[in-house]
Amino acid sequence: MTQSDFVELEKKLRDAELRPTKQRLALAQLLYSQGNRHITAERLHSEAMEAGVAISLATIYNNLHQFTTAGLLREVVVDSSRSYFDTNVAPHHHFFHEEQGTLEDIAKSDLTVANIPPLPEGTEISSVDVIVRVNSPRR
Amino acid sequence: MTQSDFVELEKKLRDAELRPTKQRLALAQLLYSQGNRHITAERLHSEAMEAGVAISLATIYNNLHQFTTAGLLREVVVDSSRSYFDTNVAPHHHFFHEEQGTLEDIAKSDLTVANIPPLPEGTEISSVDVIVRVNSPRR
DNA sequence: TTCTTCTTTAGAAGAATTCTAATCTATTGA
DNA sequence: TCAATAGATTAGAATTCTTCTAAAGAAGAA
Ligand SMILES: [Mn+2]
Ligand SMILES: [Mn+2]
Ligand SMILES: [Zn+2]
Ligand SMILES: [Zn+2]
Repeated sequence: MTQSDFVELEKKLRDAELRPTKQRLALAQLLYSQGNRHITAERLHSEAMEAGVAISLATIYNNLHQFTTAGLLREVVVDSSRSYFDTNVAPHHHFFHEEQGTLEDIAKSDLTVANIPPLPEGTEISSVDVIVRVNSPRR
Repeated sequence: MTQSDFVELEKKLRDAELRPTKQRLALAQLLYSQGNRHITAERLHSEAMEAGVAISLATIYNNLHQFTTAGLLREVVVDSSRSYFDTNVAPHHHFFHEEQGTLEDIAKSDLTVANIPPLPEGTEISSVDVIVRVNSPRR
């Protein structure tokens, strides 16, 4: 991590009113210095271990939620058995590889959702999530 | 339950090669004799209890999965903390009321999904799921 | 019937996530 | 610079949802 990366990540945390602790900076680096990512808590924990940063799983969860609340992450619900966190917080959609359990972005502008019927009385849209589930056919 | 309902549900189970046991018939009745439903395991268990049918939770889960495998139900993933099962197995989409945790169908023909980008190499579509998350704004 | 296969079940086990409460660290401001 | 304070981290326990185990029961075949 270069000095300027560090400063940038630190600013990102401060702007979100999160103290730039050693653990948060390590997580921010894993999350934000290699393009958009879709990651589970367990996986992020493993990566932190591999990177030589000891962080408890509780801290991983605490921070994933705090980052999400701060708008630095969003949660993508695709699998009922585990949570995925997405570093791309702009509205967009996903391909989900059912066998591998991996996500791939679909830009909002690349896919059209039209003719949403009238919303249930008294409600407003929070988000529109499209998941295109794909698999590799055994041929 | 009338005699003809019973016969109909029994046929539904037999056609799926599932023995029409007391428990399965009770579940089938709860699931299929009141229009399309979206229900969790716990809720179905409660309803069975209320209806005076003693069924273990293991049996509820066993059957929800067997029904799903047989194409009598489908699972809808909207909430990472619990699984919803849908009696409407035709392709369609959903409104999800975030506060109440309830689902409402959107007919496939009512909503347009277009311009899905080229699929990742070597994959084919398994399903396209649209979830319109709504909430009741505090005003 | 009788045999076989499937089903149900209580309770244990598993997996993901959250909680508790003690310890530690970053920030603040005298 | 250095308390004082608010916030953060952590180990391990607890919780919740779900699955597994293995024994007992019920359904279908002949
Ligand atoms: Mn869970
Ligand atoms: Mn499941
Ligand atoms: Zn994404
Ligand atoms: Zn539905």
